[in-house]
Amino acid sequence: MAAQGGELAGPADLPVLGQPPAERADAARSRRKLLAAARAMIAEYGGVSCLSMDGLAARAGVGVGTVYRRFGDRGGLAAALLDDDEQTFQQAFIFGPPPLGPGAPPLERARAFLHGVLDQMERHADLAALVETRSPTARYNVSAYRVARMHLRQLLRAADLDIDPEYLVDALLAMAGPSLFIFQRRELGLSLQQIKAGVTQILERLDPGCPA
Amino acid sequence: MAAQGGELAGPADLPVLGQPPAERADAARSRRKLLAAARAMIAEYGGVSCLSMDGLAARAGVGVGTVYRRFGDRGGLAAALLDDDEQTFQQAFIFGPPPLGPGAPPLERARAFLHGVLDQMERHADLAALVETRSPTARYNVSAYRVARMHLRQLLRAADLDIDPEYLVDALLAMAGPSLFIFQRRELGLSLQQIKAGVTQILERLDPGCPA
DNA sequence: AGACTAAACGGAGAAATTTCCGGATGCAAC
DNA sequence: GTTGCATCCGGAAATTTCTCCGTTTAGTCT
Repeated sequence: MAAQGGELAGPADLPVLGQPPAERADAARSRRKLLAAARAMIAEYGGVSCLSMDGLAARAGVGVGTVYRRFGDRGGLAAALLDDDEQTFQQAFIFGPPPLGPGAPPLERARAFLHGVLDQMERHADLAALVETRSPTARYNVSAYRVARMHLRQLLRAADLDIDPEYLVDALLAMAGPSLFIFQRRELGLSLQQIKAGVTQILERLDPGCPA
Repeated sequence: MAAQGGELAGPADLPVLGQPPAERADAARSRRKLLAAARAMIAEYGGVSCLSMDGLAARAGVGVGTVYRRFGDRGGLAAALLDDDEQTFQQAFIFGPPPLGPGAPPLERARAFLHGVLDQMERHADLAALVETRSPTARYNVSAYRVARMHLRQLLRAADLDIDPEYLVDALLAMAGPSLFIFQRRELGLSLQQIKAGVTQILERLDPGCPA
């Protein structure tokens, strides 16, 4: 529900069985208007806290109901806004050059991946935090998290640690979660590098290949 | 601001310099009324989602303004409700018997401590999640987190791992955060034991003393 | 007791979120 | 083109969160 990725759908006249029947033209238009307006508002204000569903509707020139139909709620709006950048990142860790993409040893890729997630946070921590206001588990149900989870779990399996990847994957991603990131960055005063170094240290320690 | 721990203050006629000048009698009364009413509402409804500041005020027979004066916002109310149990837990890991209390080796205490945090989550995950609705970093500014953080960091220092305790402490606590816990428990279907086992595995792996 | 002061109280009301549904509109089938 | 229908739109209204400020009250000092 969070991200319907309208742009990626095939030609509208060739509906795929079992798929939602393609977005209607007027719906797509108001989606674009809304996302553009939202980005403009964030850019102008310089922050995410100015994003009210009310104000967004007014700014985009649509009714409030439309905003809610599109995004469900504030969290859904934030998730939709995040989608763009996420897709670039996803391309990078699936098809891009090593160490992020294929070619490097799994644990090295995992490290690069987590650093990548932290880079995402550096850019969009507030938006990511906004997603979590929907419900405690909203973060885990966004498609970006699902993809990230699957990818990292695969790497951990390949690394053949003696730790259950099924558990470890979420534990590692929790270290790169938005709220912790904001706390470390803005209240603890850590630099992005320091945070990355922390993750690296832990990851190295988990590798049975090089126990100090 | 979150937890003023009124019960613990000394005699009201002996104000301590530099401290907030002790809670007034009427304030204490309405605080008790509010906390009792809140607990009653949660118990009756069987969940935390029925807790509206409006409804609570009505139920406790005070004005809305009073609720906000006491707790600041929904998150503050949740933090206040959590305080009781936290204090029992704090007693246990500071003064209680090993392995939670003093006497066991530091890493063993750290493990017991994290298991204890998870036990807290098992009981109060929803309330803990509610705290986070205040702001992304609300969790980290609640006194319970501060105490937990200080304690665990001390243990990690004593354990003398080759990982910066300053970073590791928050990383470990992130694995026991409310939103991840709710996700693992209710959507992934993990048992409390499974989650504890995951934490144990990671902690063991971090110990340079016993590299597989 | 009487008066003074700082704190607490209450509830109206501003602001935001979210729901709801009658009406409009795109889209496909004929 | 027009018919049928699923979808979308709009904005009023219900709900909830939170603020503000005039009034009341507890605690203290004389």
